[in-house]
Amino acid sequence: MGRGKVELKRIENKISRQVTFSKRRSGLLKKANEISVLCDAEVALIVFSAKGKLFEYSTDTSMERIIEKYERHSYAEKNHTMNSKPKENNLCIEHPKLMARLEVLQRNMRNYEGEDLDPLSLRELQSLQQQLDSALKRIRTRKNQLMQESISVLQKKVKEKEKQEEQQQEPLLPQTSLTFTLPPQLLHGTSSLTICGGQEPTTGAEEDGNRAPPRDPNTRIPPWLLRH
Amino acid sequence: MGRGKVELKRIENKISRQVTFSKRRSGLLKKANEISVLCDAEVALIVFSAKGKLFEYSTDTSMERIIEKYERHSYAEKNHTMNSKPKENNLCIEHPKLMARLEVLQRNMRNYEGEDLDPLSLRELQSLQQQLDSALKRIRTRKNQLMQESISVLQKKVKEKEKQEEQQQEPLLPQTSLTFTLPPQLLHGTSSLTICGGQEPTTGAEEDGNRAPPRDPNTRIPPWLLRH
DNA sequence: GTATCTATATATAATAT
DNA sequence: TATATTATATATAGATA
Repeated sequence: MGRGKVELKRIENKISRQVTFSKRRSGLLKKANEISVLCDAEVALIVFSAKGKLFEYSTDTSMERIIEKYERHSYAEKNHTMNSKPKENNLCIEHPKLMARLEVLQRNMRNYEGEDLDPLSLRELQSLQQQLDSALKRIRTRKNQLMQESISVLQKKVKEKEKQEEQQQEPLLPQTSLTFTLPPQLLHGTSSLTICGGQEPTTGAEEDGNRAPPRDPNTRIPPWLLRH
Repeated sequence: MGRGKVELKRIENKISRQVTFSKRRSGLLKKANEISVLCDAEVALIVFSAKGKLFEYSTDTSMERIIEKYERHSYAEKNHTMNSKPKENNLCIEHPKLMARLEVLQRNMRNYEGEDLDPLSLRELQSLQQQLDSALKRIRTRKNQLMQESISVLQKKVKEKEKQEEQQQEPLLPQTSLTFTLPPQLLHGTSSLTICGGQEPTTGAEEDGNRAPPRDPNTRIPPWLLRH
């Protein structure tokens, strides 16, 4: 990327190392900003020179917010691997730092709850919305999963019951058995626990998706299903 | 740096935004590594995609170390500004209690991001979903508000321009004035910054809402609007 | 340390697979 | 989506001020 090719190893000449650092640093910051703007990404970049001088870039000037988000992510991943000693390392975070972190978290949390939105820029609102959209998607997926599991269990129970009755009473009219087919709507998530046609609410947020009445009262989820 | 030049603004096309993100992300990570090796610098790079996926690079795989160093630096700077009363109100929450609160908050936050949902019951999922739905609603409302404000400002500017032109040139054909009526779609929130017909995405989470092209290129939000 | 000037090396946009 | 191709746009090494 210049007159000569450079090996990927520490530049020995002190001068040219410094010069290269200066040039590449600004290039890196520029590219960090570009990907952030072009692709709607959140970027945090921290660079310490060999002598310890700090340079940084962060989307929307919210370095703390991004770092906090990062820590939550990596924290969760680590917990997957080793949840034996959940204290130890963070035990000794100094009190003021802890407080600061807590405050950032609380502020974020408020935003996730749709509160205190006034100081946010359009960009930040946009990002927040996308996050919530994808979170909601995952939540609906998980809900479906749980419901399907419950349904399977119930189906089994019904079949057992059926068998018992077949054995106790004399077999009669097997066609009118208790077996029931699940309506396909039951297998799709809805914005509310009331199943109403298997469609997500058109607007996703305008209201609750309850506007359309259930097509068939029999497709309501029975109360015992709600207890998980 | 490719077949065409690109403006430094959000790429509206969803596909090419994703592709560009993927390419530039790897480019950025590569360069972060290069400056780190060539110039003996410590680098920490955190990138969250628009959908919240995490990518990271850090010198010597010690992200935490670098972040800590960063916090010490910026902390020192902050102390310069206001070192008068760094305690006062919550001085006396005991450390362990603070930690506990932090952990609870973090766990909640994860749920709000659609992660770690497995231990939640159907009821809890339902509640979570309702919370997010209403948060999203408020976020969209706030976004609309911001956009409308910007639009008002713009309308004013256009009118002023118009007046100036009327004064400078002789009045001619007032019917073809620059006044424009805002399409009703502009007044509803969309899932993306591109205004595209005023419809929320059908599922509220599937993707970006960019699938439908803008009905009229003139309804695109101008770049200066994005800067808030 | 910074800034400017090339010649090259790289990155990547547009495109197709 | 992931990768491959290719024409261009950028970044930057090396030199100099």
